[in-house]
Amino acid sequence: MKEVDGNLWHFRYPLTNGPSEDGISYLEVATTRPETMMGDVAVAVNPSDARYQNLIGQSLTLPLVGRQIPVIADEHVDQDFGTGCVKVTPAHDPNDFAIGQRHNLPQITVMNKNGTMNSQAGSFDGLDRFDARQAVVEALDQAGFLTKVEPYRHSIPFSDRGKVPVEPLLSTQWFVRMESMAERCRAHLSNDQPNFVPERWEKVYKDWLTDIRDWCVSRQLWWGHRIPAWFVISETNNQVTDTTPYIVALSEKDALLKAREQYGSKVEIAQDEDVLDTWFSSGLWPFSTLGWPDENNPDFSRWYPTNVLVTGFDIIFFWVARMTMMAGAFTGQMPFSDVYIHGLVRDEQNRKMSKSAGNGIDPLLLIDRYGTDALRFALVKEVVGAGQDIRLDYDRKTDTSATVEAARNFANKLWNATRFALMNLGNTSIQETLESIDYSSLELSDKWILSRLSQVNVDTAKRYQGYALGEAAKGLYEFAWNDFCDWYLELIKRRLNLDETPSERDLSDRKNSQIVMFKVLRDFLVMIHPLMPHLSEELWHGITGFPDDNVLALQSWPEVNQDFFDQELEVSFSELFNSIRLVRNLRAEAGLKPSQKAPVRFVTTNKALLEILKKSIADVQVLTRASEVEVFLPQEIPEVLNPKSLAGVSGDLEIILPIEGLVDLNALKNRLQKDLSKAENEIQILSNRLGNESFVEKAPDAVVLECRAKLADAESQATLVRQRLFDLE
RNA sequence: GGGCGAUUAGCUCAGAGGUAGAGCACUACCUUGACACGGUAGGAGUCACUGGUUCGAUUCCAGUAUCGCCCA
Repeated sequence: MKEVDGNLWHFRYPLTNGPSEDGISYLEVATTRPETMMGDVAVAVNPSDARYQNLIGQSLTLPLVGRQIPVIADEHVDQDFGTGCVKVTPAHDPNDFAIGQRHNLPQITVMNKNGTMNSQAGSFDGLDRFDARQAVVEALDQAGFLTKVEPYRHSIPFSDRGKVPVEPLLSTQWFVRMESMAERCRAHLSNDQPNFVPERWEKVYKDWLTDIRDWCVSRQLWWGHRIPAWFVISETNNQVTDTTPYIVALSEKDALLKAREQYGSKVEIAQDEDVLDTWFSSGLWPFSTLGWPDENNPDFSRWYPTNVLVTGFDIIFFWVARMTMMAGAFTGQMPFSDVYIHGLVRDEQNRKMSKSAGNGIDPLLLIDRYGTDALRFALVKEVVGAGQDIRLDYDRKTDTSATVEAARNFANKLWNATRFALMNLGNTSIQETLESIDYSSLELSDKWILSRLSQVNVDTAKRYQGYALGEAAKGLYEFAWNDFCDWYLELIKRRLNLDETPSERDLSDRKNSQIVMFKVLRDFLVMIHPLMPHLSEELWHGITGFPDDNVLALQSWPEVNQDFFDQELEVSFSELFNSIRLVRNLRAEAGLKPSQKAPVRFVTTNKALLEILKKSIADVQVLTRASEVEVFLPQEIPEVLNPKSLAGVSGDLEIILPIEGLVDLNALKNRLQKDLSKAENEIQILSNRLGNESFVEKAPDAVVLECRAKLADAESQATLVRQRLFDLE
């Protein structure tokens, strides 16, 4: 379709029997294509249009042609458009064709296939359609039938290739009757076959099947499957006409045999020139690729019906429905159990990429710059739920994409993490990683990462199965970068780098960390393999040392050891990490250089936190660059705290860095003041909520309890901070 | 005209009935023995608008606006 500037020409069509009772002697019609008027067979008005009630059924005389045409009433006429009278040309307009069908009107073709007028056009015979338009307007004008010309902008069908307006023309086409096939699909759909992901697309599919129309499968192209119909042309003077009988058969030979049976031994036959619509052949794809119609073909028996079709929403009825209808008709089954509708990748301005708009983003440019796995991972990570479109950010001047770059950085991170592992694995073998983990001898951090690994394993498997690909990608990304690289690898560096005379215990502890690191990395690579196939394959071979013919792609999903789950430990570790962050934050605010060591003291009444801190002193020392780490219950603090120490409070955890002289007291006060107002603000909000009787009454107990616990935390924090501030004065 | 989707940090987008999250970008510090395609810390949002349901709405419901897509 294309918008063009045209005209709307208004003509008078006179009543054959002279003026009506109310003095009307003609009807006025408007058209953008005057040259079609020679094909007019009626004028239609809306049945409820008061202006023309008396005229329905009357006869008009078609100007220039002289044909008598009726005034008919049709619901589809818009009485507010133009004069409310529509000239009806069934042979040259799809809407008029439909009106013609409803009213049983003749179809008069006034053009040839080359766009010139034919003999039905009378004196305009032989004129090009656009010249005829001018000539018809002039003739009507001279005869006094033209009443008005107004400029009119409208959209008309345009040929993509020929760049000219497309002319609707009657022709004989082959159709496939759809109702029974659609009915079968609707029946399967009521049993959720196929199952659409996301579910909302089922409606699009169902609506199409419900309001089904017969399918025109004729295409006037020189390539494709020829329609298997042969005309018996010897019956009609060796020409194909509307009355030529035809034979449908599998081959020309069969057709000829059949024709001879019916029409005698001297028949001449000719195959229809048209080819089948490509979607007709595509509809056969799910089973024709598996050996059908030989249903004993091993591929067919093994793989049909298939499990999932992955496709875009824009071809749900072009293709998906065609496949289900064909499969239903030919195999009696739906061809796949699930239909996963993915989103479209849009360009940086959220436009659908298309050849005609020329706004495609060349994946090869991105692959050259960032790598195949980076592009693949970037796209999958952007997938939200299912079927949401993805906007790929892209700078056309530099051929760069921040999203794909971030994925490339992740790939680089994995590469380097694996490099680190390879440098530190010693002689650890895959047998050890999979079989010889002595869980009881592991450190807490080992147990923590194994618990995280198990959780990620379960989550990722579930997400893959539910087509939640984006979530799977994000979960794996966070696990690898945050849990494994940022925390676990940092935690085990201390255990991997032993001094010159390590003890037995040190050595076996190092072995444990190597085994756990190997196990986690190996399982992770298996899990991310579908999303980063090349990189994971390479890294997996690197750490396992397996030969090239043993591929990661064929490994089974890593097993989950139920003993590894430890929810309490995960909670403890997140508190531990928060404590470490708080120390780092204090150090940063005090302006301590990373190289400057400082003692750290933790004081808390939180038993679990106290426990984990005590057990992790060596780790905390490394991660906070502490000269020494001590952990106390409040009553255990050995001496009075130097008020000029650096101190911070979070919940009921107090962190003290006794480093007199190095600290800006004003900065410290400001910080504490900020903490205090934050805590007070929280106390305000929480006590307001708890003061609301209906909240306490109606909210779930767990929520109320949580609220009280938070309030208690905030209050103890406020108390501690006030004390600190008091000490400073 | 009918249907569907979107509106949350500067950008691209998650999220869940109980005090807002990520990546990129930004600020400061750090060339520390895997990684500067990096590390640590930090700043940043009236969750489009208006009503309703609820003890409580950014989240659920209805409507409005804007943008986009499909079908006629």
